[in-house]
Amino acid sequence: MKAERLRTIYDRLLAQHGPQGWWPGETAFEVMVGAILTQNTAWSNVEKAINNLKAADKLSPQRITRCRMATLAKLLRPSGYFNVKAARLREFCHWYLRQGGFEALQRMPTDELRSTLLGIKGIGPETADDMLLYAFDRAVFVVDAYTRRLFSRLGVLRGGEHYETIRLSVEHAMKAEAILYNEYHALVVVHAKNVCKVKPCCDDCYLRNKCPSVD
DNA sequence: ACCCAGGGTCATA
DNA sequence: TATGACCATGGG
Repeated sequence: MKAERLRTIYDRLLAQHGPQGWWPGETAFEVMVGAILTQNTAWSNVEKAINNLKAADKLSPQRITRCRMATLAKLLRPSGYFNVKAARLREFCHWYLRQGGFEALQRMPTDELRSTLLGIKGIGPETADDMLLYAFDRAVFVVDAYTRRLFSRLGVLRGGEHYETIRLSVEHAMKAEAILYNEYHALVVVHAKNVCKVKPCCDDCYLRNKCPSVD
């Protein structure tokens, strides 16, 4: 994977969409909650669930661990998979408090923090990396379905590579530009919503709002 | 009426 | 290692 190619794609995405300033969320804890709730779910639905938590004054690890499962599930309802996510959120909050809160976690080295996050049931590689990058400000490149699709269509990936393979490959190629991982992932996601999803037709196709061969 | 969305777990071969 | 079932709402 070539650094220059990755950089070129980044530059064009930035030129087209502008700086995104992710993650949407007022606190680090809210970012982490969002990362769990957005698993295979549209962000608009996650916002509703987070608003429910705020309105019920439950958006804190203490409140969530003390909340009944049925109550929590009801608040999470708009984000889908509400029973699963209620359990995952509680599990995460127990761990968070047990570790001594954000300040204590922020002192951990990235590799250690990553493996302990992955040890929590319901937190897989993408959710962990969302948290590391956007809540803990660590230099981690987040791989999601959009990243795979875009990079595959642009020929940067062949398709079928494993999560870690892609992440380490990008991180190795763009090691000197770790500061860009934050904007890069945000741009890939935002781009995916505005782009032609029909089929790859040219090198530029998936870096434009409209596909010239389809439109 | 379908399709999919900023995934992850678990059972099975 | 690698598929497949399952979880579930809301918008296009």
